[in-house]
Amino acid sequence: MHPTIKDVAKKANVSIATVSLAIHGNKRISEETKQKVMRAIKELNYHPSRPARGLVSQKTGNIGFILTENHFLRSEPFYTQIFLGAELEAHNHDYYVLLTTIPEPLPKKIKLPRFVAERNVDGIVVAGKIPDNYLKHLENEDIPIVFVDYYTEEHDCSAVLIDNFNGGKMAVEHLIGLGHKNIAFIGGDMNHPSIKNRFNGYLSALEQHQLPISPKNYNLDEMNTTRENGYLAAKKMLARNKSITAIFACNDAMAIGVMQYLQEKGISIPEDISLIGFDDVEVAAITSPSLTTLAVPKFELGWEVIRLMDRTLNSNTIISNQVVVGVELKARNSTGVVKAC
Amino acid sequence: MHPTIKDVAKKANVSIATVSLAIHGNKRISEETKQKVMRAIKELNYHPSRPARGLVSQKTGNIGFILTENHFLRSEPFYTQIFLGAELEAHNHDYYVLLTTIPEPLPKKIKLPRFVAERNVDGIVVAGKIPDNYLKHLENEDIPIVFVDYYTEEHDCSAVLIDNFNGGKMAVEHLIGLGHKNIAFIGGDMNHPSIKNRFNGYLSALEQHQLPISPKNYNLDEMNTTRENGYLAAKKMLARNKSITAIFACNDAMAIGVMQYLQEKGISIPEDISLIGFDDVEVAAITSPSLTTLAVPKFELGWEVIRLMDRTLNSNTIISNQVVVGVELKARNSTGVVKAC
DNA sequence: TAGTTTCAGTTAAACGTTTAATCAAAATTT
DNA sequence: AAATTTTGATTAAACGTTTAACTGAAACTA
Repeated sequence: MHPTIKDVAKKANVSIATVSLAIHGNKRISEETKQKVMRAIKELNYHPSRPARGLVSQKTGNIGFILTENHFLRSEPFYTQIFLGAELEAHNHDYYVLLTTIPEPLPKKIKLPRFVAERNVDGIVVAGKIPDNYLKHLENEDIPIVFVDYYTEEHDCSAVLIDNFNGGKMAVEHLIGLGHKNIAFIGGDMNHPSIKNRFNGYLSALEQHQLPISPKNYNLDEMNTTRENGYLAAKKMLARNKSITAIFACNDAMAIGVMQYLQEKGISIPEDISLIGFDDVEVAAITSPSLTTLAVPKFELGWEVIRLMDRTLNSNTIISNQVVVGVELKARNSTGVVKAC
Repeated sequence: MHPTIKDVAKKANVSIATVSLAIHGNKRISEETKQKVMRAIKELNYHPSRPARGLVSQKTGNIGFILTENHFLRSEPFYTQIFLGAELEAHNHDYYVLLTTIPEPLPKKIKLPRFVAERNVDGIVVAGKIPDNYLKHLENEDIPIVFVDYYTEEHDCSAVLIDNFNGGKMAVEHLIGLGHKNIAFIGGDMNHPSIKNRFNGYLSALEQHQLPISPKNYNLDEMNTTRENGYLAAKKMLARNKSITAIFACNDAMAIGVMQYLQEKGISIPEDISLIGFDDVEVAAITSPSLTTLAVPKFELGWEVIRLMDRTLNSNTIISNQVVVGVELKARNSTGVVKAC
């Protein structure tokens, strides 16, 4: 079996307390005995047991990572990329990440994640939107929570967020730069803060360039920002508004739905209508035409959330920080200069 | 704070031992007190602490997952998919997965993974090929190891493996079915068991169909099975052998290198030469022409390795099982019927 | 009825650490 | 030289469980 602190103590001819103190560099231990202890540790290749240490320190060295089953399993690896980024950075901070998913549909009797119930994590990362009542349950446990790509206004809390507002603005400014004046927004699930902010960026860009803002130019009433709903929204939009030359879809999924509708109707992209998305999902590069979009650095979101968690856990005062991660315009073939008419 | 077993004991008016025994369904506890205890547990919402329980049971409920940094970070998510599959299945078995990567290049003084040193895992999953001397170190610790997509012949050990042999055979039989008789194999890193078995499948298929087997038709001497080496190998192969009508590359990376070389030389695929790969990496579907290949179920490998680990941990006798996961032919556009000549 | 079993629980030790409280010896101060 | 402080270590309690050993009462057995 592995050596324990007792073995080290015996070998070094000191008490186990001395070993522990020596390990932690306590200055009441003389340099001489410290060396003796260290030698014994080396020889036995001793390492303190994490579970034992955790028992007394009430720290596990683990961070829980929660996301919905849907977010975990969906083919587009958005949240799994964040998770992998988190894994990577956790390693640098000597944490381990324990993953759990929230089942969907949520059972009536909500169960806490096992790692919370069993006190097996020091803090929790919540990735993406999760059901409100689930979040309530979590917040009852007094354990630090840090969000990534989501946040609630109710409690002010630490979060790593995408710069959705500026991303939305950049998208629209890209289109304006290409000469477009009649720019539509296609969105949905508008109480999702990310979408809301992208929309606000859209409004802000238009306003700043003194372009007309009209409700005719945006469609916000889909429930989910899915491909199918993008298709439907495009249909509605074009039914009531013929003069559009560009569309900003609130994410790539909807953008691809829009693309599908336009192509079915024989409207060519970008000649007739330019199209821009948001997220830079994997397929965005291989649709035809390839989709111009705002790339979200998913790995980086994962790093940042672990760093923020680390700061949260190591500051005795409760901090509430927002870290905002920028996005990058990926100009591809779905956007072009406005057609002369 | 969270309630402990003491709180439950006090509330139920019994000793903490009784609480523990009641939880574990020990029959020395009467139905009546068991109910009393359970009621107290419900009311307090008590859950045993994993670290505390782990201390005495010497079980952590965690499984370590090891792969090289390169395998973790490479853009093609082969091993990360296996990892995610493992995460998913771990959840079903009430394990958590702790991840660590092996740095490359390996430092001269090899350090054990932290989760092994700290006795924070019950078993270890090794994913993909890892350095031999690193593996030696691991095997010194008496902790169960289960491999996935790799194994060593030296110690016989439990492993979840891809059916490389039959996959290789299927690849070649697919080509034979299309009328090809002069089929090349392009490989490398031949002491990697997976590659070796794919090659053996190739040989077996040729033999079974009484087609000539000639060393002129295979190139095995690249060090790594990379895209660049696929390119080089194709060059060498075609320099010495003009009569080939089909190529089986040992994996998609090499296949894509082969594709690049052929296209540069104006050899059209599949009209002049058919090409088949192995793995079904993500780009395989979007090369042009799209690449026919053998799809490896990566998620499934992850599930299986956790199941095998679970069996290993719960059997008191040391088991050594091989689980072989089948592959599926994905016929795309890089293979076609042999041209009439 | 005395002796033995069974029942239903309790006591206490153990798991491997950390750390507050304590202590003996040495060094310093009066 | 006695009293005090400092030094360098030890002892013991604590963290939250599990479980072997024990116990007292009730229920059998001879």
